[in-house]
Amino acid sequence: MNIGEVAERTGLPAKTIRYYEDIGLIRPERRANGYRSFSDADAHKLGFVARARALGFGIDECRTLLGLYEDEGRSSADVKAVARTHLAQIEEKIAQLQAMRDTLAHLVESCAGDERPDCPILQDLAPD
Amino acid sequence: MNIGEVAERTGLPAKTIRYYEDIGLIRPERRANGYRSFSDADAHKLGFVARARALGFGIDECRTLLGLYEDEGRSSADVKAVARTHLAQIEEKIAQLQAMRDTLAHLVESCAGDERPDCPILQDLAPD
DNA sequence: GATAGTGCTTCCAGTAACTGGAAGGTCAAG
DNA sequence: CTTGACCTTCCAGTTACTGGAAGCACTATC
Repeated sequence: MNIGEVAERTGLPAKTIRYYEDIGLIRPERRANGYRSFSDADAHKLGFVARARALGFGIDECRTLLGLYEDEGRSSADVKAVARTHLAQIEEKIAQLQAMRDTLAHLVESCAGDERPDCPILQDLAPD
Repeated sequence: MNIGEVAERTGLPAKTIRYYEDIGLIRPERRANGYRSFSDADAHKLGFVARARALGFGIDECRTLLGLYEDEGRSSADVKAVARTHLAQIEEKIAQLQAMRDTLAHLVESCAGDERPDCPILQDLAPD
């Protein structure tokens, strides 16, 4: 199938699919006219990557997961290790954002938000 | 003072400070030898930006906040609006990450993590 | 056969906010 | 006078795309 159909099936923009080919995630065939020709397996892999990306995995992690996915002799432990590492990163990111949110929410609440210039938000940002 | 001292005072890397000059956040003087000469006000502004960045504000938001900070005739409402918008973005991001985390945590838990190839994580990522 | 419209191709550039590194000038100390 | 720390500029790389331009391919219609 052509790139447009794969894009529709996977929900990925055609541009993104070309990019994934550029970086070697997939290697679709080419037709005589220069068009990419995607096999079902290619579409399948792209769908896999799309889901992994939606879970926040980076491209390199997707590459690793894809490799494990296609390796019949994999150990689930290897997959789990990748997922667990990623999970830990997400949890750290959440913690950082929550700290920001708490500070910000507090500041927003304490600001009058009127036409006067006095503002605890700016006071907090100002050093010393 | 020189860039090194400002870097130490603000906790910002010298590279970052030069970058902030590049994009017009600050405009330090220059000495005859070409070195940047930072005033206390410059250092103060950089500290302000450092804190705003630590709260997750983007560079453009920092620019806006810096403008409000230096505008004696500002309304706190304007500051509050910037902060509230940013707060909403953070909360959305947190929600996204929490959704990822929940899915991932579930998957990680359900994966045996042994030497066998069967893996619910890969099954979940695989389309259809 | 000409034309229009859609889909495909490549390539270049830009995004956010730095960061690393190279090549080289400046300054204070010994 | 040399060493070492500090400063300068410039170029490239990071992440994962995204937008746009120029141009070929295919299909349908007149």
